[in-house]
Amino acid sequence: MKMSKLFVQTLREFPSDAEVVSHKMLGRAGFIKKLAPGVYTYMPLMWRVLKKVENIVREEMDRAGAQELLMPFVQPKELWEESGRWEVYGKELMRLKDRHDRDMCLGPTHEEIITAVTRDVLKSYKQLPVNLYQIQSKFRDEIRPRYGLLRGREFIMKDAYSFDIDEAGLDKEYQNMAQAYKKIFERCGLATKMVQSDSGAIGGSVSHEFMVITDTDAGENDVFYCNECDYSANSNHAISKLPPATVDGKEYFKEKKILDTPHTHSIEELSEFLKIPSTLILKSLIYIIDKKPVIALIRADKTVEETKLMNAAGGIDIRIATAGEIEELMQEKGFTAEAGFIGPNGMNGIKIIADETVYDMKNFVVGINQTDKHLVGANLEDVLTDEVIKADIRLVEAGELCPECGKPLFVTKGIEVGNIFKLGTKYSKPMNAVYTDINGQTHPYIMGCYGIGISRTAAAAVEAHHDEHGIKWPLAIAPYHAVIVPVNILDEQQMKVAEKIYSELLSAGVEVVLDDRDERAGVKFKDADLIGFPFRITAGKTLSEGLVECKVRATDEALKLTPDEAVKKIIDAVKEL
RNA sequence: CGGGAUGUAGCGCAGCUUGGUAGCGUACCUCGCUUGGGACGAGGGGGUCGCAGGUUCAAAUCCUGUCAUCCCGACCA
Repeated sequence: MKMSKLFVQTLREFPSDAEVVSHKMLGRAGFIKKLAPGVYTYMPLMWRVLKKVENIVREEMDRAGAQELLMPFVQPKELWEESGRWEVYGKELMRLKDRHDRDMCLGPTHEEIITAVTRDVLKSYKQLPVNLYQIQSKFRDEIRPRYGLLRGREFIMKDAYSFDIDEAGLDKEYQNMAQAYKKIFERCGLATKMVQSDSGAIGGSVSHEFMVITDTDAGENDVFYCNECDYSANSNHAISKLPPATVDGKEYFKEKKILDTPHTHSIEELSEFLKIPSTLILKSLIYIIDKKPVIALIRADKTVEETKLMNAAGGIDIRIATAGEIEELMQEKGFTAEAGFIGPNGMNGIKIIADETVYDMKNFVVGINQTDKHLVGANLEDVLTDEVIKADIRLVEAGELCPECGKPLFVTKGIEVGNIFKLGTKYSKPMNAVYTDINGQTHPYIMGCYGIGISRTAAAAVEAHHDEHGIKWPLAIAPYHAVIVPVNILDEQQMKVAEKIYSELLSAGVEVVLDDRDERAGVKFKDADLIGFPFRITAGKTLSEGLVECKVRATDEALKLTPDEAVKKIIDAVKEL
């Protein structure tokens, strides 16, 4: 490819709306062009990168025994009603009507479709196991798309679905996929951590995420991990052992009584007013889960993890209650308390979920739904009834102890580039997708699903590999392997050498760009760095010694080589892929 | 959905307070000069100032509405 013909425009400045490195770099270097929030055109350079990521994914999936197919992007409502997700999925599901007023949606994921496809084909245990995958655009109408390709609304995803006759088969395939994923990300030049996670709206029991660890905002997930053993988990799923704490208030409270605690709206104010550690306060929070109020109880120095709470309540949507909703609920139950004085007592008919931390507490402080008052010296029997659900709904904090080995946990940010789920019969059962076993009995398939964000993986690679001058693409997914820069295109010798190297590389199958633009060297070097070609060969002043410069973008290493040596170096590097 | 901000040339921005012929940088075109880290000079093309109303002799500028985009928040009572 001649640079003069390459469809790309690099910018002198970063796009003003970009926040994170990958968005800034990909925008400035002309890889992507925004059409609408979270919707981008992949320009030729980007598309080359994406195709490379896709092909690595394809090769490893095929090698792992999966088969590629392609399912529709526009999907009918009926299938989503079968699985029950038409109601459940919420606004993230982009819905539309066709000309006959039929409800359709844009595919955010394909469990329904693949289940509908396989149930007509996979009838016998003899046909199982099967793993099917596709690579295509998905659409999820995110509340707030941002960070460029890291959280787009339209994005490219590889989604795979496995079908087995039993849990053992699923376990095996799950491991198989985990291995394939490890290989895929390694080949893409990305170091990933496989962490335990919540299975979210997709559903199912066990799941893991593949995280690219980053210390920037681009990592939207908190990952807790142990340095002593291999425990690691997304914050929405992490568990921990707690260090010892003061949880018995007998030194502070001789007896159970109601105390005036004026203006103690926050835990901080309350613990200061009573001169007690916050570990002696039982915090009561009101959430709205699937449109119904739920009370969450937790030791006040700890934070509720909403996903855990939602799961404990068996819900699929959660948010904290508004002041207005709290007031409404209080009125309904005959109280007048403001937020800050809420407690579980008298909340009949409301689902109450208590964190495990609550069960260790003695002689503690709790709200009793009266403004400016708290009950002190209280015990479990004063606040908990049989109805209360005990669950771990606590957000882990760094410094708490590893659930497996007891050593301190650390936290870091991660970009989720892949995930694997054990679905079990979550879709096969409601959608009546069954096979017949050796005894003639029918059973729902045991399913798994496995996703990789293709476009997000490419963006994550930029997050992981760049410097202040631009992108440092890993060779395996770079849009081109190399660029050749004749410093002055009017210099016949330089052009002759450059063109010779160009044609030799081309015929060896190297993807190479010849920067034949009538620009000064600085412009070409800046663009080469920005775009991130792994190798740059410069034909310039060193030609007087019969040498060219070969610069390695990843390391900034610059070698003076003969043209033949430079060609060989690049061909060898590409061969190793 | 709540809060804040911004919409002016492909990109980045000024002008708006105090209404009076739309500017700068970059990018693009032409010529000259230059050629190892985003040179320089001269000339040139490109904008219904987000959209719709209103006020006014006159609106990018003031008023009303609307649409869009970005950021923060959606949380620990």
